[in-house]
Amino acid sequence: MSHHASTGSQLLRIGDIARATGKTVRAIHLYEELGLLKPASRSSGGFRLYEPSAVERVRWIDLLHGLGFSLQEMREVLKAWWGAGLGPEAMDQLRTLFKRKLEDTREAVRRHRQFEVELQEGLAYLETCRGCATPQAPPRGCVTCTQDHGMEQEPALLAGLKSLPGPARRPARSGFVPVEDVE
Amino acid sequence: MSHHASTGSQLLRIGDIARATGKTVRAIHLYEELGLLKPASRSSGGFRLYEPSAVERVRWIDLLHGLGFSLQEMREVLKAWWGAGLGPEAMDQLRTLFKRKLEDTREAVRRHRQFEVELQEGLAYLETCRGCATPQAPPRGCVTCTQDHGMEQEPALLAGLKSLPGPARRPARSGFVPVEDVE
DNA sequence: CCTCACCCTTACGTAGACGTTAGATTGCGC
DNA sequence: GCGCAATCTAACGTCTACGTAAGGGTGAGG
Repeated sequence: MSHHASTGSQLLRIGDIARATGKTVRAIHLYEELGLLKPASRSSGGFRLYEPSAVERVRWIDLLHGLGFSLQEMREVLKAWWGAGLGPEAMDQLRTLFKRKLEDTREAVRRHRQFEVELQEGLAYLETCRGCATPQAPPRGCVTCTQDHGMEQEPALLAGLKSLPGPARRPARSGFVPVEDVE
Repeated sequence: MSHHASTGSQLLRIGDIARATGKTVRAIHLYEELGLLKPASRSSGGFRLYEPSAVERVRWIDLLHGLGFSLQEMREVLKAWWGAGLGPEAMDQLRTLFKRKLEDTREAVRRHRQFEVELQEGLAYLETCRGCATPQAPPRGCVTCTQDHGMEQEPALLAGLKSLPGPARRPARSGFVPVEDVE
């Protein structure tokens, strides 16, 4: 229980940060290159030494990154926070940024919810396909029974699948090829 | 009214598809390279000629793309649809794919809604900053008055901003530099 | 026949967020 | 003082969804 986690002062080395956050060393290097993170100091040999709060920082980066912020945008946030004299001007910039992101986020939620609906419809449609392969119907599959799935119209997600290229240059597994493909 | 839209047969040229879908010619080329789209034929000179349904196809691609599908994933969808003998097996693959995407989507919605909340909290916090720059308080800005914003705890979005690097090597606009930065 | 917009292929460029060597140090247990 | 993991810097590789020439055919109106 003595040989790990950079035993010593309370300063952490880059590997500790990496383990604590799930990020790679390279990623943390990158964050530093972009000005998102800076080691509190360096060891005499040049090793980066971070205070524990750096872990928080990286988690913050991860949070924002997972939510559509680019690293550049995070730079903007930091610039807004520390720039402009730390005054009300900076706060205004942040508010603007946040409001913009709030719009983006709401839009994203709308789109994803819509997508959720589409997916459910698609799945419902595919459920009705189960019966298509019963002995009563020829095993040609679901493609041929598109008119009577008991749904008024095809889900948007399946609408693009009709009349298709198929896997490039795959003659349709029946052995013959449509004339215009022969050449 | 006679000299546009590739007058002639009902086959469309690539530019028509592009105009009809808002995509660029290059993009459509790419979709073909990836096996997502194939011209019905070629003109004697080599021009791609599409049937009108290709427009539907491209719109479908656009829809899925706008919702987190990568072009590769669309390939998988097409492969699942046309591969596996077009039978129930293919439908199973599609169902699996859709279910996975449904999970992803729901997760995305959760995360974005959470983010929405965070942003709102962040904005609320920043609102309380307005008063920080009044003549009663020194114009040092909001950073120094972090303890009394009337909120129990800081919004997560602002939690990563404390104890920071600041814009790389920018001495803090007052003309002097902290000792450890002088070197 | 001419022209000029449209199209062809080939191939390199871009941006974001790292991954991946590679060669050279450092640091800590033993 | 050895050894080996951890770190260093520098720089090129990767994946995605195209953008952007470069250099040269095509085709339909005039």
